[in-house]
Amino acid sequence: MQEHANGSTNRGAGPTGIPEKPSLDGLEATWSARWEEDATYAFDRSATRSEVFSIDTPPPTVSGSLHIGHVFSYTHTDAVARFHRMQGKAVFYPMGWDDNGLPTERRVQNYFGVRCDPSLPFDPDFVPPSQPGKDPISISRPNFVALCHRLTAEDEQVFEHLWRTLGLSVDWSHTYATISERAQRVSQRGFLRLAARGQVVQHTAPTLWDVDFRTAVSQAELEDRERPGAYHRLRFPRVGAEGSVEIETTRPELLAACVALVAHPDDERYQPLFGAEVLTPLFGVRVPVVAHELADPDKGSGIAMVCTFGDTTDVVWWRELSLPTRTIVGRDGRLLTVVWGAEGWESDTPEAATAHYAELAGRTVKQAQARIVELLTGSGALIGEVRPITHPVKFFEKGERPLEIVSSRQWFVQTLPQRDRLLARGEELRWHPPYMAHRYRAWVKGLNADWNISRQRFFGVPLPVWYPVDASGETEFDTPLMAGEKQLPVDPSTDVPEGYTEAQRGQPGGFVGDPDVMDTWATSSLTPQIAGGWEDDPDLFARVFPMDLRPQAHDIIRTWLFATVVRSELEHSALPWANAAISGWVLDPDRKKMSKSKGNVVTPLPLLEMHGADAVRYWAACGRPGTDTAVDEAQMKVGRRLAIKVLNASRFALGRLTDDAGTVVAPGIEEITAPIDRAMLARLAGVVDEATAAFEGYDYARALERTEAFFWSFCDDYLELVKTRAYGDAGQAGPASARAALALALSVQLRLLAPVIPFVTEEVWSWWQVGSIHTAPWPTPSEFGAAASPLPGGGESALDVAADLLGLIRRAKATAKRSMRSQVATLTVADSQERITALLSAEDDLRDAGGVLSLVATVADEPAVDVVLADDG
RNA sequence: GGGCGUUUAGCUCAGUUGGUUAGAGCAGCUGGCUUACAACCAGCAGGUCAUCGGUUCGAGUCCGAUAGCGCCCA
Repeated sequence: MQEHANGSTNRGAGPTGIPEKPSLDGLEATWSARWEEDATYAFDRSATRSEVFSIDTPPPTVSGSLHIGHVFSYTHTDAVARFHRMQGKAVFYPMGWDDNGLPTERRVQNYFGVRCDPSLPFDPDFVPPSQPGKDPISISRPNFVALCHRLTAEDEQVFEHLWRTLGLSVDWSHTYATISERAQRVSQRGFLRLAARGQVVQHTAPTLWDVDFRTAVSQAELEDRERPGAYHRLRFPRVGAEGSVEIETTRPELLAACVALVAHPDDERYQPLFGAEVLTPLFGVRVPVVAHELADPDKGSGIAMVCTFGDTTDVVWWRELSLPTRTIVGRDGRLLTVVWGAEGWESDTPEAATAHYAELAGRTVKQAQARIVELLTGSGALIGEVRPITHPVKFFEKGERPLEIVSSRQWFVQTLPQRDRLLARGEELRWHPPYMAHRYRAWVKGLNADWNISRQRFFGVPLPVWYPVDASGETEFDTPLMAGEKQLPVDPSTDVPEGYTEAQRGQPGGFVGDPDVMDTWATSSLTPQIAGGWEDDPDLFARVFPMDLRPQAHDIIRTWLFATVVRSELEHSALPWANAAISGWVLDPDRKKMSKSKGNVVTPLPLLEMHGADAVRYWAACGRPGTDTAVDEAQMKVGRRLAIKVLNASRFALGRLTDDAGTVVAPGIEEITAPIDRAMLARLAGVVDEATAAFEGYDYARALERTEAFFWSFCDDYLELVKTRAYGDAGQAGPASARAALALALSVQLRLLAPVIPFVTEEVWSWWQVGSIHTAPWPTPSEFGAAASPLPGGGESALDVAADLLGLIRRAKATAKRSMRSQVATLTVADSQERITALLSAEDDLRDAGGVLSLVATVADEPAVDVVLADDG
């Protein structure tokens, strides 16, 4: 256990005393620098696993836009981290930067006006233009990657400044980046381990493909978008029989890739045709009519054309019905050249097919569609008018054109066989809030493809694989050469597999490197391993893994959370963390989702500068776990008001505790004898219990709410009631009780508030305490001793009764439009024996606070209060 | 089409296992420079708890249906 600051200081300086005019200005700069200097948040790596609270921090995408949503969710995590630190845990709270992958590539392209062309050689003298030019400059991959590193380094500075201003209690010495050498080593090691166990395999398969990025994408990166389309009714003549079959398709441009027609097995209209053949229009290709349950009898004419590949259903039909492959869409989204009459492209009319297809080859699918509609109309195969519809089309979530499905060689992590284990892990994980488990469950149950981790991009972790080239120059993909773990990280485009020399690259009898990089999720799914030092620092790893907490937003449950569970299950047969705290989104002030395109993104730094970090954190901490929350500057102002109140109330309370030398001196808790003081502390002890339970359940918002409500009533009622007594002679019981109670209550409340408003609480703490409040012990009811226990015979709370009466006195004065300082001639109170007893125990305090000249208290069945104000003057 | 969440004061939201008269802040109104705080304080007013039905001695809370809003998946 770490030493707590109350007993031993981690800082030489003693209390600074109470300033004359306390202020919030400059607290962020002062204290963030001090925390850094004192290593206040340093992870104590001598702590054993049970003494550690470890957090798998989401690495923000540094090339993404900085917005208030980051502040929101990271504040939640920080509050929880601070709570556990004060509870005596060694908190492992690293920061990571996600700089790997497409977002960075795109930002670099736009920022510098460049484009990566891997065929170009490295130019050591390349300097990017100061302003991006009109046309992008083509540069080599090493030059491009260098620019990626350069820009992300700048972006990381901006983020770090934001996090420090916000007061995140991160141990910056454990910062990692997803493109760093260590992250690459961990990613590649993870890949090699999977490969050794046969859990990542390479095969040629239909692959979701973005034609603009020219890369494969995974199921998790898909999204549906509503797009206009049109049904085209096409007539297929029968082979060796009279008549024809009419199908409807939204993708007539894929007609040359048609490999079958398919109808539902129960569909009586088409049952006679099963097994028969038809001819594709224009191309004269014989294709069979087949049956499959996925054909929807109610859709179109009830019979569909199967192409390789128009959509994911085509893939299912192609696989389950063992249909041939005729690929016509290339990786650039244009139609490939085809030799009609060659093997696989047999046609009854090869000359006509060649002539027709010549009109299409080289065009984009969109252009090809327009042209083939003209051809089909001309040939009479297109029946009637096309019928426009709107339908969901699959897109890469970052893409601009519909995905195509191409057949390509890729590496797949085998997730489908693990489905049951992954579901069980989802049940084992503690979700906050619990209903978020549904998202995970639904996703795992709906998995229909293994996880494709190959990406045909440049700025990413290379696959640590080469392939032999045989004597005739053919690449032998089936016998990959895996890197050795000791070599890692490797770049197969510059490093050489064991037993080969660089001169053999690309030569017959030599080798070639796998040109692909890994999906970014293949790296980010290992953040617990990267941050925790898996294999590189086994001592650290044993102290932090599996981690306690994964905090993240709900939109990436299917990607980041899922992928991390997969990797941990396959590598460690364990959950990567015990708890997942899922935060909501930040909406713009009109409760609309923020997005760059809408131009409603709220940037955090101006808000932090205007309202102060504590105020912005307060707004964030008011957002319930998992609940979407609107940016609300009014709420930040409330937070700022709370912070100012903490300053003033603390100055006031401590002002009653200073000796002649200005040092704060509080009597011990055994001096707390006044019933009203004990009543206040009894309530505060209850708040401590509630706040502790709330934080233990990751509900920082409830903890704050309870603490804040107590604090305001403490200021409004208790402080007012005791302020006169507390000024009294220190040697007397009454004043001593008030002072001891004030000191304890203030100390406890500051500590309860510290996780949410760390700057102002640290500031006040420094006036009278030694060490940082953030390493002080979290309050417990036991530190109240007997002071929070009710006095013998005390049922009704003296504080409640006095506060009720003070409220009535204030109301009477306000109604009479009198100053709150005006006096009450007579206060007449009739109430139960209990409440009268409680009242009398606090009589002097109430008289002082309310300006009551005469109090008449009687026991009665019917409660009644009469306030007679004194005459003006 | 399936699933999840949500609907409480003009606004933003609390309301725990069902239990007195449904709370808070903001905004509004009325006062007050009270020896901590005017970037403040005190007081006042403001609600058919989305709608309908059910369980119960008792429902904002539990159950069912409907509607609106949001999100996820197909």
